[in-house]
Amino acid sequence: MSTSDRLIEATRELLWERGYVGTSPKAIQQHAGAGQGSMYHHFAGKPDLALAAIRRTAQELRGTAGRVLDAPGSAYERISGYLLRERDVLRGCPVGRLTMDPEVIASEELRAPVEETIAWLRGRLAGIVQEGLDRGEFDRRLVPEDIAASIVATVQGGYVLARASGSTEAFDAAARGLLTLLAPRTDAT
Amino acid sequence: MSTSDRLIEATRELLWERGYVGTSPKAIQQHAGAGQGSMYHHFAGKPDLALAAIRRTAQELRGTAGRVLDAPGSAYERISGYLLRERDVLRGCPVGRLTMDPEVIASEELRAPVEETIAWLRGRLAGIVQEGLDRGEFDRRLVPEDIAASIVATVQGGYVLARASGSTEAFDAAARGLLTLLAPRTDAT
DNA sequence: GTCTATAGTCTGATAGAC
DNA sequence: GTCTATCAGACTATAGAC
Repeated sequence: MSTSDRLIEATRELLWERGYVGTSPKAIQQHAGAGQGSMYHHFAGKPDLALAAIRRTAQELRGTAGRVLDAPGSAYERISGYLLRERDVLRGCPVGRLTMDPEVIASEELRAPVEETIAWLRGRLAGIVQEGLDRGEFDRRLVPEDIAASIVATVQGGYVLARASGSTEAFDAAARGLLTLLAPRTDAT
Repeated sequence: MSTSDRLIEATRELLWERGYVGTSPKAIQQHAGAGQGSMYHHFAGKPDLALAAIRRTAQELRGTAGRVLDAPGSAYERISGYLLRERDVLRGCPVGRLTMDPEVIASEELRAPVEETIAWLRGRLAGIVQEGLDRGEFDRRLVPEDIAASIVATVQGGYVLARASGSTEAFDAAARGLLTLLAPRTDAT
């Protein structure tokens, strides 16, 4: 792995763990095993390096989520697969986490890949919900875009609950709750 | 307002805006209009001051949420009231936000009020869902604790979506989506 | 490409005068 | 109680040698 790659990977780790504000160039250099000069040779500074790291993380997330969402099965099964997929729950979402960083949100450039990733995810899920509606799988009243937002929010918020309690249990509970609400009706009351 | 109070209030604002890692004693002093000596006279240091600020914020949140949850009406109406209550959506949750702060999570003391507040909220909502079940308002299959986790997660995640897109629309979509799923059935398909 | 040197500013805190 | 002085170390970067 090249020095440039090691710097990006180290930045990805630190951004996930500590956010942009909490990540210093010095810490990045130490994690990457690179010197100061090396880092400033490859990147213009902390924002430039962070941008490269965020873009890579966003791309990776699209890949991972995309594979789960492209899986075969009913709409419910694919949503269930997304909600229940293996995650590093207590570490949170490496993309969503950045929305709580004031300097990421303040920067047009740094926020863009975050915004695009979340928008992409909402769009993909809305498409799946629509398919479910078309197949008569769901209650006709469901609005695909709204349900998609609820699904993504449940995941993002599940991380918050899990980290607050120090246990993954809360994430699982939130996912189960949403899936119960979404479950195809058997008309048994 | 006493100097001590002003220091706590300034810290609350900054913790909400920038998190613990992003908030420096100097910034707190400037916001509070207090000198260094003044701050260190009233508080042992940054962690001590942050603890006082977090406790006050947590208490306030319990008050605000409690009033909404105690409102009259059906279970669905009270949950709806909670989800749709006025919020400073783009600022996020002053308590939930702290879960993304590595130093808050690493500190037993700082995390405690965050954990307790979220746990309290989940408990209150679970109670309301249980009431709804008892009254036949909801599908019998709903598990109160799971639905409560989904509700809190939707709110916390709604903030993430809103901040990612720079608009409150996403929060509202997520809330609407969950309410549609939760809506008492009219048995119309 | 990588290294060391240097620099101005901020961080988080202590000491002691008023 | 509040203020100023002081401090060691970190932050973010630039300069220039190798």
